[in-house]
Amino acid sequence: MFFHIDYNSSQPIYQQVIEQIKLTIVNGGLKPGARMPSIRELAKTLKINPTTVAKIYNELAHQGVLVLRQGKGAFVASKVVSLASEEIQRIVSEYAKKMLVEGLRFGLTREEIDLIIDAEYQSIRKGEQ
Amino acid sequence: MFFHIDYNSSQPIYQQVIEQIKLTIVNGGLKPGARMPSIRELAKTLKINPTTVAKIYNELAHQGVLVLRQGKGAFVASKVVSLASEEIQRIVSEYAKKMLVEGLRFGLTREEIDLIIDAEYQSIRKGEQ
DNA sequence: AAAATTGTATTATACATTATCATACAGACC
DNA sequence: GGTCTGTATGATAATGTATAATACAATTTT
Repeated sequence: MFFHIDYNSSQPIYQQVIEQIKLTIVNGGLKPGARMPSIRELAKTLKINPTTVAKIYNELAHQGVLVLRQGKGAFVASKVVSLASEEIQRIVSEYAKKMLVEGLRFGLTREEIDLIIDAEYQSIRKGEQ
Repeated sequence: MFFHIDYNSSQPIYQQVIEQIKLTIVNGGLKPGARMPSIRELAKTLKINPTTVAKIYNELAHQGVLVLRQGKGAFVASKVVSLASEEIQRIVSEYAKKMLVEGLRFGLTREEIDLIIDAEYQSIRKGEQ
């Protein structure tokens, strides 16, 4: 599979892969119901330990992104997680806050930040078929 | 000073405080040139180790947010850090990406995400005098 | 039925990160 | 000189991250 690990990153491997799997799902590269590579297979491909992949899959299952079936495999969840809208708002707000604080501290205007968000949005969507 | 530490958070103390200091600067609660509490003083207030506060101040100095003067104290940098706009864009994009992926995976539209950003933006700015 | 493949679980090990604690040094100011 | 600053170091402990070796349980394949 198509994930890339940066060993110089301050982010741990498992977080990098979690993000990339979520991104691939969101941009359409992985469809709901699609089968993921098995734990051992992905571990081999990424040259990391199966225990680490198991941790990744478990965390994603806990977040409702994947569904794990013993003996069968790991699959992209077929429906979107439903949380209380306040909870979703809280999660997204947290990320928005960090983004805004970084942007503003560099002297960017709200509009300039919006342009960056737009570009990133297009970049995510362009992977979509 | 006015920072709050959540010991249940998965984020380490020093990261929490770094974020809160940046936020306070961005929302006008700390003006450029303003004097920060001394390392030992802030450590006492927050009931954390002075070494940890030193780490926080050093990291913020490294990011150009604070200026440290031995014997004098720590001060909010008087001018905004100047980086190449591509570098700034890269940093903000990274945060935007995480925000967008989270929002989209919960089925939010671009517009709904924008509303959340707006609310967060107002919330940051409302602290400003 | 047997073999192979899947997720699940445990234990041991090693290393890095985070945070505390104690102590000392060096610059600035009264 | 005394007291406030930031700076630096070394020791210690707890936690997080990742690897490795096994084994078990459920499912699919042969």
